[in-house]
Amino acid sequence: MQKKGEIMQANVLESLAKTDRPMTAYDILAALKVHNAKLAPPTIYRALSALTEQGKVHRIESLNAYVACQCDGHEDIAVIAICDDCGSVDEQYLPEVIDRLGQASEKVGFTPKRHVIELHGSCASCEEVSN
Amino acid sequence: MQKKGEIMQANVLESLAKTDRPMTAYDILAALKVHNAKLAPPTIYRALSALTEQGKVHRIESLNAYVACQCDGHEDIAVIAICDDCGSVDEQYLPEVIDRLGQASEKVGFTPKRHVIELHGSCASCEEVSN
DNA sequence: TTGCAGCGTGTTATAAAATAACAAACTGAT
DNA sequence: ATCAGTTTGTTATTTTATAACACGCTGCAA
Repeated sequence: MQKKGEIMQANVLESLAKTDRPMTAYDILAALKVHNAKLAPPTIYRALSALTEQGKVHRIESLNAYVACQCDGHEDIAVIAICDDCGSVDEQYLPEVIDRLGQASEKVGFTPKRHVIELHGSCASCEEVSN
Repeated sequence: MQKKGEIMQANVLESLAKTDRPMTAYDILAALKVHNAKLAPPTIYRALSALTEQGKVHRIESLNAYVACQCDGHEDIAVIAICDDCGSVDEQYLPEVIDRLGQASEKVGFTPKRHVIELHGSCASCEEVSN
């Protein structure tokens, strides 16, 4: 049987996975409160940090929001592309970019441990519309 | 004579420039309140957005904090390296990295307009200490 | 089977970050 | 001198996140 903690994590992940739009912790809270009126913020944040550590969820720092990992969770560093028009989010994995960042860091003696790479702009379909 | 708005911006920038550590809006507020007890958050946030638009201040999304631009303000995209041990922040300008991100974006039809690139880790001196 | 350790959750409260909305004061131009 | 435009002040509120501790379940060991 599933452990209790994993149930909450599964519920949170399911909420996030229903959309490619980022959700804030409070969006998720509202969604899950429908089935559990007593749910409170710490529970959501606890599930989110566990999921983030597992690589199943990405936190988008520039939106204070979260998205499910499109690849079902892995260890690589994601480049996040956020469409500011429609709100959709896309992941890319660009090892050469990470390598270059690593090289440049090394030159100045910096040792990177966590990468936050978020691009804001327009996705293909929104850019099309505006032309 | 200076315009009024510019005075507030200069005060905020001066606070930030005194350190290479990031300051939150409320840190700046506290610092400036010493000389002006009535100062309130909106005034600080207004100055910060003006300074950010001018490129004189960078917002660090992953810390909800701000640093003065080390190069005294320009238009290029900064890569920010944050030492999680001592809190110091360093900027780098890496056009090849930005180019690569641009190329990869183009491939998926994404048009980037704002880049958030923040590396967390250890700076040279902190890394040394831990060895 | 009882008791207890460990863990996840519930609950309350609060902290921290940001903004909305409108009033008041200043600036510069006419 | 007045008025339009802009900056700042002020109050209140919203949004995001966490601290602190109580409660209750689960599984193991005595």
